[in-house]
Amino acid sequence: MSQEVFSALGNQTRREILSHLLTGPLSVSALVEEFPLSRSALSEHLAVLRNADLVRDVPHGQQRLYHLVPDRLREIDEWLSPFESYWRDRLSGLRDMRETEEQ
Amino acid sequence: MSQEVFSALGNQTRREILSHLLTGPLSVSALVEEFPLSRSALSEHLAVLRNADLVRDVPHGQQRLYHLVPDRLREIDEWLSPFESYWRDRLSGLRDMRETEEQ
DNA sequence: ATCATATGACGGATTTTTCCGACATGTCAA
DNA sequence: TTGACATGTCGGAAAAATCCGTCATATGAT
Repeated sequence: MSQEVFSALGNQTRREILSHLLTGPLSVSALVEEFPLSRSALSEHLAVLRNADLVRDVPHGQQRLYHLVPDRLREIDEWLSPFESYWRDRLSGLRDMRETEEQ
Repeated sequence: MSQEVFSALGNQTRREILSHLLTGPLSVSALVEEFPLSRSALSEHLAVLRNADLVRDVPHGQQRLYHLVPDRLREIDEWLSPFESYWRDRLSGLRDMRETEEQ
């Protein structure tokens, strides 16, 4: 399900691509200048992100502008939420558990 | 920095391990029954999670109980936060942008 | 039509991940 | 001590990811 989203985010370069897109849509050639990578390598990273629907591209003249699809990252947030409850419960009640757990 | 956390979460089996640990600490032998994997494969997944400090293990008799280190997942949350702002801004103001972006 | 530019996709090499069986260590019980 | 059990680690095989150069396609300019 969200397997693709998580594994896409498992790569440093792809996370940086997403961060760059925070400032607005960017073309492939604009992005490639930010990385010590060939254009084809970057193009494949974009394909992974596209496949996970984390980005989409819009034709713009003879280039393609990539932009974020922010909703996808909500999946991460949703997966995270049971853990957030976990650590909230942890901090509120059971401080004495800690001393025994940390050696 | 949090590279290890993200790439640890890039694997389905490791995410499931974390989910199982939500119910409480578990031994390796208890965990291995939940997966179609050899014990050594699972042990290596646990090593990756341990290395990312997403879990810790406590000796308990002749077994080791693995438990979550919830704080680590906050790093994901923090990385996500600029994107949350992004999509919040998106939804609030610029609905007319949408029509041009989605083809 | 022709040429330059921007990009995606392919083929193949290298590296990394994932997995397993086997071995080593450490704990508990008899 | 000896034996059973739980676990970590190692060596190596198989699979997947990453990267590059090259080719194919599409758009825009001349």
